[in-house]
Amino acid sequence: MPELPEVETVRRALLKKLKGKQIKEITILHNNVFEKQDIEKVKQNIKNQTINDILRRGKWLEFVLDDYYLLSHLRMEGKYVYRNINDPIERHQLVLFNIDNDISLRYRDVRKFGKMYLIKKEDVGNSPISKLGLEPWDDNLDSSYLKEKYKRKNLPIKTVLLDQSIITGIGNIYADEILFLSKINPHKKAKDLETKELQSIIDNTKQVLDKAIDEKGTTIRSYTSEEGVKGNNQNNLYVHMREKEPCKLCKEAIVKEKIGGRGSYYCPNCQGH
DNA sequence: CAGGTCTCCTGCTAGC
DNA sequence: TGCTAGCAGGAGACCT
Repeated sequence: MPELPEVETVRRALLKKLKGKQIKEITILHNNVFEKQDIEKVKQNIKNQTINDILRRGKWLEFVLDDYYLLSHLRMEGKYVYRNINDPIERHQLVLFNIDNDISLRYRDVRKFGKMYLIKKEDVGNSPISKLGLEPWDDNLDSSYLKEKYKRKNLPIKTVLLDQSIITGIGNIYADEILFLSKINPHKKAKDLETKELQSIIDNTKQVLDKAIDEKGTTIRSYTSEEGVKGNNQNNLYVHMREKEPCKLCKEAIVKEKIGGRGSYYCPNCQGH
């Protein structure tokens, strides 16, 4: 499940291959990817647009075209692969991009959860990325920002860390890791966190995500940044997917519980009960 | 506004 | 061993 570090790794790989190239044509095999949009218009509007840059906002990829942004969210299983133009369409390939009449860039998504939006540059204020909160490295992300955002949040901090409108890019894996390093119990209500705990969350968010980017992402089930390329960060996980295994710091067994509907892992000793 | 529940989708797996 | 019901999960829609 791609979170910020995985999306960043994908972004860098795509940019290397596609920067400056032109989308000649798009084939949309599953309309739901472009939900709430006029498919015929998308096909027309994307024609002959150049990929000038590829940016990232939270877990969103942002292809900077001439007149449009193509926003792409991979959700659980989305990935991009390269084929030759006339290669047969394979199972789970939902969108095909003809790049320079040379490369067939294909969006593959087993669960069909991923979304794309082709939006005019001036309409970015009404797009999904306009609702995102701060990037983890944003100078405005400090304990007073979190205090303000959390003050009416009566939900477990585990749940609130996944709220993309506050800090963007954190998903289920890294939320567990951030709370472990911060020595905060995932059940603790966000509004009850003290200033130094908020600061710890900020510091550890940056540390965990930086490390994961260095490692080119965490491959647990299916994530690959490019076809056949796995990440290495799964070896650095302290708690996520380590149920009943000994805590790397205190040897206590790691616990798994459902919090806010998400599988959550923590050390009951290091992070309290 | 805050928060709970449902939905999407398919591969995987626990349990019989 | 083989089958199937149910789970997993990011984020938006909808409801209270």
